Amino acid sequence: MSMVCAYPILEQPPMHHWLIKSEPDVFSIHALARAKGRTTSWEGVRNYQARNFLRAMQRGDRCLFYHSNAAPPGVAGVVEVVREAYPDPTAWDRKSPYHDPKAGPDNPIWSMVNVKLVEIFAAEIPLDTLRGVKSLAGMELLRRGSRLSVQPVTAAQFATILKLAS
DNA sequence: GCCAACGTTGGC
DNA sequence: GCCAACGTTGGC
Repeated sequence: MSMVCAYPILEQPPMHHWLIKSEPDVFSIHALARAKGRTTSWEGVRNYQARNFLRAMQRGDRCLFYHSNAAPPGVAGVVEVVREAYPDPTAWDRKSPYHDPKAGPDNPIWSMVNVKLVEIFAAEIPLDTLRGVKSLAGMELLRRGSRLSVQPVTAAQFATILKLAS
């Protein structure tokens, strides 16, 4: 007799999708592949809007890993949120490039999540390619002057980019 | 290296 | 609360 789940899981929180940027010279998706557990803390976000998006992330959410300041810039793969937002201790580390004199253990100000590698695309999808895809026209990434390093992506945009990568 | 666009700071 | 000055981001 096979076990049938009588109560299919219908109450999962809605899955959200995101895009997170990293300069590959600082931390690339390949560095993530070499990291312990293929997992890293996503420290160093120092913009309030980006921080608030970090805080909205839920375990299991998927993020596009974007290489900024690269030649060419583009989406390099996918990661998954494995730990939800918690204080970013680099903010009160005087030796950290992300040091913020206003922050301290009693006033963390900044948050980070942990992400785990899901997939490195066989070929990065260059920014230029994304600009040519009509259905992605509304992406925050493509907006003129956009600099947000953590940004939401719609499920449709996410699916479109996965398809481009396949 | 350039520079446009943006966010933050701080004088007023 | 305004806004000029400044520092940063990130494409090119």
